[in-house]
Amino acid sequence: MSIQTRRERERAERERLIIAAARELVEAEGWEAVTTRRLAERVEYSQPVLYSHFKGKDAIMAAVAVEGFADLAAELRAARTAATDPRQAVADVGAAYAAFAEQRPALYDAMFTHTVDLPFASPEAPAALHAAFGELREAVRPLAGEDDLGLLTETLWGGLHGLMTLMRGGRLRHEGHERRLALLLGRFSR
Amino acid sequence: MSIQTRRERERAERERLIIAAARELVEAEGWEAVTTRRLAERVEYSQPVLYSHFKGKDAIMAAVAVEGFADLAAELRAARTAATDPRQAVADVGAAYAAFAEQRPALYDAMFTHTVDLPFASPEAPAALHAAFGELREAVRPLAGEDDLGLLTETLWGGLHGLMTLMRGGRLRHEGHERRLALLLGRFSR
DNA sequence: ATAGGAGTGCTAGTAATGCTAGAATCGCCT
DNA sequence: AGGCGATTCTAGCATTACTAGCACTCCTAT
Repeated sequence: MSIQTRRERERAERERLIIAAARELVEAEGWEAVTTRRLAERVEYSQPVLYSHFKGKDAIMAAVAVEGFADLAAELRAARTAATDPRQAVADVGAAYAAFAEQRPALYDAMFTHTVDLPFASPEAPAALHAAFGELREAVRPLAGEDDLGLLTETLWGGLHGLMTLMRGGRLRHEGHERRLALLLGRFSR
Repeated sequence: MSIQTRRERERAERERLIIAAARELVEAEGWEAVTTRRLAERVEYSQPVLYSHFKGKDAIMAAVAVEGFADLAAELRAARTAATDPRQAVADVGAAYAAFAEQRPALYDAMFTHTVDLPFASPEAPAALHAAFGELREAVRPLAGEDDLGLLTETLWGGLHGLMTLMRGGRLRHEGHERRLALLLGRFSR
């Protein structure tokens, strides 16, 4: 019994090690650098071990993404609770979201761009995801007026996401980024 | 001389054939189905022929994307010129953009998501791209007020792009799509 | 007409990918 | 100590984008 639990503990630890290694690798060099071979080498196990923990590469990306959601939720929360008035809160949370996307592009892609086998728009979605969305929603709430809060939050989210991904993909110049952000947030603050 | 021109003509025709085949394939089965082998088989040439026309797969995607921009520009133009008042024009152009993204998802991805070796946010960008953006800009112009027209257009574009990509990636439910679109366009119509 | 030659396209192969079957090894219990 | 089960590794598969170098074709010049 005790041996069993020890093994489970070691196994869980190794799983965390794999996720951590994947995250380090991807944040340093992007997703195309995260191959099963390189990842296996990093954790000092052979490739098949990865498949005893995860169904495939997509599942590893999903696990990394979930960690990302937790980080994002924390950063959004910090921005929201630090703000004094509602308008400032939306602006700060929006800016925090943008900063996250800019500073952790590969992580952001796993969370919001890549097709990854995670439930998203449903109650089964990871708690961290709901937490992150919740932060955005609470920031929007005071300014929603008679609009549906959930839909309005999703719309703002879409705006932020679009601006960041277009910029990262080279479709928008970095120049003007702050002003676009201000325009978007301004439209959601009256 | 005449032989030379005939060869050039044949060559250009074959290039168009490759692009058309790539587009058919991708619209039917998505980008992961567009492999150099399958594409070569479709055009009834060997793989190396593809590389005598294009630097690599990315360049083929770029060529397909350029065709997509032309299509998008045409559809946006039709929506804009059919509308009677400015508010309706923005709403219709926005809806046309969303419809394009929804009906040609793979094409849309090549244009706006995949990293592809094309100049985007610069004068060297393909004319079709400028045309498409121009349609959006002309729709926004009457409602820009004292905001910078270019930046405001980019911001609306970001909003549309974000909503569509989040929905396509499973991050947003299809349910509520129309209302989110209305919320976004509403915020840009006053 | 025919030999030569330029250029065009194909065959065959490389390195790398995600993933897996089956062998080998390790560690626990009797 | 011996043997059994679970665990991990070696080796390989099929597929990817891309390329080197041969072979053929078709035009040109004698």
